[in-house]
Amino acid sequence: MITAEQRRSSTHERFREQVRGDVKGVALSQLAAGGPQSISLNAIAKELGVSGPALYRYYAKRDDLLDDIVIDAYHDLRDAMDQAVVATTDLPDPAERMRELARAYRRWALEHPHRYELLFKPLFPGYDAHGEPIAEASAMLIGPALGLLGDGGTRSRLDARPEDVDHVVRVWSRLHGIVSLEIGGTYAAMDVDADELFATEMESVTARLARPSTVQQGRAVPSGD
Amino acid sequence: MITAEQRRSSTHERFREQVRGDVKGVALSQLAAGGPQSISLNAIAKELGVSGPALYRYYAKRDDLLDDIVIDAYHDLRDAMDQAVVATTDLPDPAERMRELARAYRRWALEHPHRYELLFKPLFPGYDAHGEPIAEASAMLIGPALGLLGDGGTRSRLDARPEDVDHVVRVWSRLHGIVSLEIGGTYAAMDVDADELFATEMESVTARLARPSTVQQGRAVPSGD
DNA sequence: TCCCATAAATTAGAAGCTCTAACTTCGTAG
DNA sequence: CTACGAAGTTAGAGCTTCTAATTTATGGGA
Repeated sequence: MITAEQRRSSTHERFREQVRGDVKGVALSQLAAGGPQSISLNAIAKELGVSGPALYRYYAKRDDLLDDIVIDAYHDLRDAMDQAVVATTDLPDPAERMRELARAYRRWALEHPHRYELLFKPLFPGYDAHGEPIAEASAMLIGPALGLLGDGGTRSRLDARPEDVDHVVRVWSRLHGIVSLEIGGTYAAMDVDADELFATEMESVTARLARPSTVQQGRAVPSGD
Repeated sequence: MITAEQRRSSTHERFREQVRGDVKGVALSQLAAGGPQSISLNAIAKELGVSGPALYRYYAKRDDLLDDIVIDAYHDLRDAMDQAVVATTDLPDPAERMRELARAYRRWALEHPHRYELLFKPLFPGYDAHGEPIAEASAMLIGPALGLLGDGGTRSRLDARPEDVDHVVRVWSRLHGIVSLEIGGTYAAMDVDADELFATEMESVTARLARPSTVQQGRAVPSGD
């Protein structure tokens, strides 16, 4: 008899996790090749050498696999942002740190365009319905930026200052608009220099970030940009 | 024998166009109900009382129907923007006209969220490949804004000033970022006032639009925001 | 070592989809 | 009135997701 206690974190569960990883690996290559439409459990099974419904032991529905891929993408982007945060701890200028964070965000999106687009899709069917996962995902993405604005750790990101949240959301909106159009090929089609547009826009949106030495706690100036 | 000459704009062709309209109507309701995934030629046929492959006389592939829907959406959004342009001819302030244009854009997107998202999708499979349709669509969407900045008709939108194109693309990027996140439910999930955020952002991005009386030809100041 | 419960994988198959092919129906031009 | 061409029909191939029943493999307890 194998108890649930033993199943968790045993070789069994590790094996299952490994299979799920393989499935997601093939799914990601399908995603990159032909978009989310072309992710097929059947084709993945054939690719992995197993046959058909075997994968339904690991994902009850195809959408569960897609959800897993979306969650992974969120964590991956978040990791890239966290790395940018720790890599810039020496920089004294919070505006420059914010810009570096934005660059990391854009870099990840351009490296994984299909996954980035997937991040803003799954709300399709009932786009006004499920607010909790969206709130969770949003909090995840603005977390690093809030950490940059906050007073260095004493304040949790969950109860950030409303003006900081507002400011970060504005930065994010602008960032997302640029990255989204860039991935879509709009800039390329119009001969717009995406690098330059991104640089000047991010300069503008972070310009008035007060330096910690000038203003207490390094908080942002709430109004304007 | 029916010549191609006669087929065009005869009752035949008009009937075909009417059927295509019915098909698209059902497709749009399916789109609103369950996203583009759930648009099915089979189900549409059943809904229209005809059976199965009959619709393949009107759309060779399912993707052709989707393309048609995307094109319609582009024209529809463009129409909404054009209406905003003509409705504000009396306003002397180009900044306020631009803001009204942005409001029309946002209004359309919020009224047709699924169609708006569809506008930025179809580039998925080979997102670096087909640049012509993207260029065409982009030119279509920034046309009204370029008309607002241009010297009142003597200059065609096709050879607009590079600084005007740059400025409009920046406005569009910001607009799209906000609208896209709003449709995705991000603002709602984070208790951010979308109306206010949109208003202040559009104020900021159009603030430095020179008035025609102050600067010749009402051109925009290229730098800054 | 043997047994047997449990997990994993298999095949069969239902229901749905896109899309092709062949056949029938019907309106209309000549 | 004929006969051509367009529109719609059924049949069916091939793909998909996902369920059900069955077999195979594995590993802990006696």
